[in-house]
Amino acid sequence: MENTELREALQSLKSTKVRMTPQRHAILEFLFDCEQHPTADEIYKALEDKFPNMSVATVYNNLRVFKDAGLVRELTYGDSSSRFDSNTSDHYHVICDDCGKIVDFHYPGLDEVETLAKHIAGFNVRDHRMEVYGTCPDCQKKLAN
Amino acid sequence: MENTELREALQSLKSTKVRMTPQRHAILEFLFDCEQHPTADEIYKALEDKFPNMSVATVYNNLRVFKDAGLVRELTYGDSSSRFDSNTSDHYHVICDDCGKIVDFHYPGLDEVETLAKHIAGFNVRDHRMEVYGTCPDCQKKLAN
DNA sequence: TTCTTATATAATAATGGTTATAAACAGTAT
DNA sequence: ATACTGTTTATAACCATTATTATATAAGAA
Repeated sequence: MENTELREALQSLKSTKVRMTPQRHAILEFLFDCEQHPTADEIYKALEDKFPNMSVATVYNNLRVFKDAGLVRELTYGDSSSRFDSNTSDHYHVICDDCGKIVDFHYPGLDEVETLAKHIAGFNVRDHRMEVYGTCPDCQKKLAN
Repeated sequence: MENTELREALQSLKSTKVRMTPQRHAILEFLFDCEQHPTADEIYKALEDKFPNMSVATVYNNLRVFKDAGLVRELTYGDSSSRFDSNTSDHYHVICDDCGKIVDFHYPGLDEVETLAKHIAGFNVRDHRMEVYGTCPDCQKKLAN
């Protein structure tokens, strides 16, 4: 039930001074429904049937609101635009160099790395990010031809 | 002697069809000398005394050349511009959320993560990246006031 | 050295993601 | 109803990066 997570997200927004609007609801819903990690523009395009007048700025603004509220993570890559991930639980990404596909995978216990970083660099550690890069199965087949 | 690494880099470029130009030499030298991870613009500005006519495009073009040759890594973050790291040996970064400072730190053996990703997602794994986020000692002091 | 040619540079324009601005609008409290 | 605060829309601006093109130059051949 992904709706549970969505409900929790809506609930946690209510506790702040953030107002719930139809646009916000739709953006959040889309983020929690889709299993991918869409870009702001993909979200914008996906909702243009429902909200023909919605501005791109609204998408960006609200993604920032959600990010600040800790409901959404922003993933940034070199060339293209940011992607947004509604799954803020501990997980990592495997990314295809060729087609850009992103696959989630779970791995326990990189807390040790955080601890080490804290000791070595004296940082007050908040979070970490890890990504593995390579070629996805589909692209491996394509390249084999 | 960081010059050793620079010499190796120059040598490895010579083995390809990449020509050595004064601009390229200067950019490489700057990258290997400076202990930071400069942006393209910082490199551009740092070299404008030596090369008053150098174009920004030249910096970007050559950073890409070096990246393709495996001499330099591009680090991308959310808000600002890419940073470039001449140290391609296995190391990770601790980044301050507040001031953006980047500190290198070494940590062994995340090969296991690569292996797992390979098995779980069926990827042909090439590389990985990890970063720890938090507040640096200086900013901790500042915030304590 | 000089010639040749593929490659590099510089200057500039274009691209594209993201953000700022200002006016119109909506929800809530007084 | 009125005032207030926050939101959306539309549009313009911003800024990092890339494309374009004419000119210059590195590196090997003659």
